[in-house]
Parts: sequence; C-alpha cells; structure tokens
Amino acid sequence: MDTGLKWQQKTLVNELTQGMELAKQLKIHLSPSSMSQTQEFLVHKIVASFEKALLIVKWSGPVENPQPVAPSSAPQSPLSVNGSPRTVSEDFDKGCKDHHQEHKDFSKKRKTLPTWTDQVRVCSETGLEGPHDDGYNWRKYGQKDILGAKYPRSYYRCTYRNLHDCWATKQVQRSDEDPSMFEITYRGKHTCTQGSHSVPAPASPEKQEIKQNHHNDNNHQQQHYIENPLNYSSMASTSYGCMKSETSLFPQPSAFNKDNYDNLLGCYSPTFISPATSDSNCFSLSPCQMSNFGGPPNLQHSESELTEIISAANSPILNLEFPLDQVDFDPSFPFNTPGFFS
DNA sequence: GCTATTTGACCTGT
DNA sequence: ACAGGTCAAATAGC
Repeated sequence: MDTGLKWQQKTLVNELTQGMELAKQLKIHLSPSSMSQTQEFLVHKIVASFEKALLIVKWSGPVENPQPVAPSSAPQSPLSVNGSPRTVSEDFDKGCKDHHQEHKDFSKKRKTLPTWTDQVRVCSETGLEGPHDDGYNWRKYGQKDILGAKYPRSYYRCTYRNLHDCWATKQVQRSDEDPSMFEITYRGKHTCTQGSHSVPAPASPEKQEIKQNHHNDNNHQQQHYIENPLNYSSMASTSYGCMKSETSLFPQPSAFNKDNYDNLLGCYSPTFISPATSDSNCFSLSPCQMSNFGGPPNLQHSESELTEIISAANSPILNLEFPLDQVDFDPSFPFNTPGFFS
C-alpha cells in the first residue's frame, strides 16, 4: 500500500487518539461528583466519537486490512460452518492414527475448513482486571511461540467440542508493542449453545479469570451471543471496552455503570473474559454484541476480518463506538430520568 | 478422582 | 526446511 497514505492514516490515528485521550483526561478531571449525568454522558459521547473515528480510519485503512477471510478461506460462506468433517476425521484419527488418508483429509480441512477468522484486538490495562468473557467456554489446548512475536500464542477451543460438536477455536496473541493488548482470532463459529449458558458453571475454563476478576455478569450478553450464532464473526469483530475497566475507571459508577449501559444501549453487555494465556490474564474482548447493534448480520459478517483496536484501558466506553454508530442514542432519551442512572 | 492447563512432539501447509 | 496448529501425556488444582 502507499506509504504516504499509510503515514497519513497513522497521523490521523494519532491525532484522534490524542483527542480521545484528552477527552478522557477531561472526564477524569471533571469531578465526577460535580458532573451531571448529562455532562458525563456528553464526555462519554465525545470519547466514543473519537473512537468511532479511529475505527473508521482503521477500517478504511487498507493497511493490512485483510480481505474478508470468510470468502477466501471459506468460499461457501462462514455460515455454512459445520465441524462435522473434522469431528469425524479427528475422532477417527484418534483411533486410527495410521489412516493417513483420513488424517490427511482432516488436516486439509484444517486450512480449508469452512471457517472464518475474526481478529479482535482487545486491550487490557495492566492493572485492570478483565472481567470479560466472550460468552463461551474455552479450553486451552496449546501454546506456541510465534516467530517474530515476543509473546507466545495460545490456542483455545470450545469446551464443548466433543459434547456438542462445537469446533470453534480462538487464538490469543499478546501484542508485541503493547503487552496490555491482545489480539484474538476466532475461527469457526460455535455450534453449541450450552457454552454460553454455562458460563457460570464452575468448570468454566474462564474460571480463573472469573476468580481473579470477580466478575461474571455477562450472562445476558452471552444470550445475545447465542441468539445470534450466525453473527459470531461479527460479534467477534466487535469491539468493546472492558466493562470492568469501565466501571472501575468510572469514578461514579452509579451514574454510568454497566447496567446503565445495558439499559442505555439496549442490551449490550460488553464484558468478556478471555481465557488468558499463562502470562496474559486479563483482557477484555467483546466480540459479541455487534449483532445487537442493529446492523445487518451479513454486513457485519463481511467486516469480520477487520481488526479493531480496543483500548479498553483507555476507552471506558468503547462499547459505545458501534452502538453509537448503529444504534445511536435517542436524543430524546430521558437520561435525566431519575432512576435511570440509579 | 475429575477436569483444566502445560508443554513437548507431531502433523500439515507453504 | 520451517513455522504454525494440534495432539496428548504429564501435571496441577479443586
């Protein structure tokens, strides 16, 4: 791509980021107690606008913006995902390792699996705990040092792979430049529904994070996830702020706590817990809510490859970026309604 | 004892 | 040949 354009884009991103940061600082400096809800909301909206702009820039940015993987890697559309071939082959493979043909077939499918990849860049603030869960239960099955990457990549698969023939997997890669950021690549869509419902289950692979973060309020969110399984990619590509971070960053949670957000935005519950790698314990990932933002699933799906940068740490309201865009606040929304911000 | 994680080995694609 | 992805035995935690 044109380096000049790249540079411009970078500059623009920098400027936007700076503006966003300044807005955040302003918010911080404004005494939360003295800030009216309206004022606070406005500040949030300013930040959200910056973040949206950032996203737009990045989206439009041709920079390694990957071609829709869905089409490329899965010509038959991601929606046609079916883990069955692999299920069969893998099980078979387990039992008959010497069946090279079968194994080969299976392996081929690893690459050509009708799956699609979503890359979500999430961020966790070093000090903050990521209370987030993408709504599914993941089980780590591998870790690998990646060439050129400072941090190893962790591989997760759906806990219910065998139980429910769910072949969704995800990879978690810590960012080299910003160790507080994680890039999560989703592969395949969940065919299980239990996963989300069972999040509270003690056996959840995220339990560690849950324990650490003492957060597990993402149940309803998970439901959205489930309700829109086909939008998994879009969900995965959705960026959210860490709700935990948000709430913890908000000095006045009473005014803008998670519930309020949920109410405000309809139904987003952006919290996510991503199974962390051994060295990455918390990051927020909020891949799921996108489908709830009102955008056509397919449209979002096509965007599934977009990599989004989420500065959860710095963007307490990141979850608004899309909501704002697609849902947007109703100007007439009674924010001042007593009790709304309880 | 069960389940999840770790980690070295193995397999596949490039 | 190399790098990435997955498997599976060993290990750890509950």
